Amino acid sequence: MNKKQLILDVATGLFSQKGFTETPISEISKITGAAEGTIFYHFKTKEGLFLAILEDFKNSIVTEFQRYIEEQKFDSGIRMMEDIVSFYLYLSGSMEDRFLLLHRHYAYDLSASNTRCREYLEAIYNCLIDIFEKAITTGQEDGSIDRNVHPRKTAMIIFGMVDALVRFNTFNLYNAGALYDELINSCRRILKA
Amino acid sequence: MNKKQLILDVATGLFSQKGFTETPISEISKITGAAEGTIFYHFKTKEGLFLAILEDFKNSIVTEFQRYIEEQKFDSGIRMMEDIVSFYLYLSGSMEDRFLLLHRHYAYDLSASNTRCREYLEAIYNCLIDIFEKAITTGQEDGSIDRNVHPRKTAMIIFGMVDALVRFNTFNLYNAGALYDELINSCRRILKA
DNA sequence: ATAAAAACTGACTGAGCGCTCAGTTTATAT
DNA sequence: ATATAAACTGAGCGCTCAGTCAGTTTTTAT
Repeated sequence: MNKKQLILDVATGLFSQKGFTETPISEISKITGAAEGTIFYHFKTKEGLFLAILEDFKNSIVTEFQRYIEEQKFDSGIRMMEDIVSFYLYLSGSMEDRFLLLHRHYAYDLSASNTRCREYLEAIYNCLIDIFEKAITTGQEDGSIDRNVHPRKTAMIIFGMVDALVRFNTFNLYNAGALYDELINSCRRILKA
Repeated sequence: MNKKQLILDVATGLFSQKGFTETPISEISKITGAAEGTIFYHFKTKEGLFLAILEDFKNSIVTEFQRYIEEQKFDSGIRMMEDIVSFYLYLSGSMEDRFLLLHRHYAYDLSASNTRCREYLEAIYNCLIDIFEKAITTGQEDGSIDRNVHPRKTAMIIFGMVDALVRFNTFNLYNAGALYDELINSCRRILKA
């Protein structure tokens, strides 16, 4: 059993559920069974621990989407978009706490003063939006998506729309699952040739 | 000069910009010139101060939108929707820090254990989504909006889409102003009869 | 002018925090 | 078996924080 990894996993859960500032190292120590000193031995500072988590998440996101794109076969750009929306919703469920972490403000506040943090965030968002954009350009080539929409900008709009649903869910304000059909429908309408 | 109001204003700015936990009472005290004891005299606890801010925000939002709806004249449901989207973007600019506060997680975390907090949040979101929904039903009556879209659900989708733009802005990830045209366009496409 | 109430003050408290470090245990190499 | 390095420990340090309280100043009412 790798103690460093255990600390990372537990910290991910706590930072996501309670927030970074609201999670004391002592709690991570208690749950993992590792002494507080051990946590600082592996990750220098609390901020360093956070960055390690964010780096892991960035790598996971990039890897997951690359594999998905390589394995999947799409018969049209519009179908690709629908599949990617579904995959994003699926991922946000299977990596729920890390998406929650991404939706909290700490990372953005930190990125103002920490270059590494900013790089990770940009890598994550670029990866996500690139894929939405790729679906649009593909669709514009095969004729399944309107050529008048701006690929990058519309990719951002749709990404924002999908991500808002994920946020609704984590905020427990609404059951976003009930909005799935409406989401796909809106997507089609925005893009249809 | 009302010291209680001054404390409220300064705290709003600090909680928005830095976050609730990251803002010590001592800083509010220093900036306002009020002693720390004075802050606790007016607002019992730090959490109480936060709730007072949220209550004010709820009242502002409700008042602003009511006045807007009453004063404005719309020649169709679809135009009403476009106007409301614009107004929402305008409001999020003129009440920037309070929208930032709404986008931070503290309020949602607190609402899990504090009924008043939860009520304020629900009031805010219901107010916002109700107005988007009203535009849709109006449009469906006058024929400017497709009758097949589900009013409430689509209102939530569009609200999420618009709010995502505001979030892009505050996160400084992208200049959301450049997305305005694309946003209105997407809106029209989702709703067009 | 006087009394009562409301507003305000800041030194103080006790708890909790991130982090250090001198020392111990465990793993690895020869 | 021995030496070296890596992993781990937890008591303790210095500091910050939310909240208190006994006392002072200001406002309001009569």
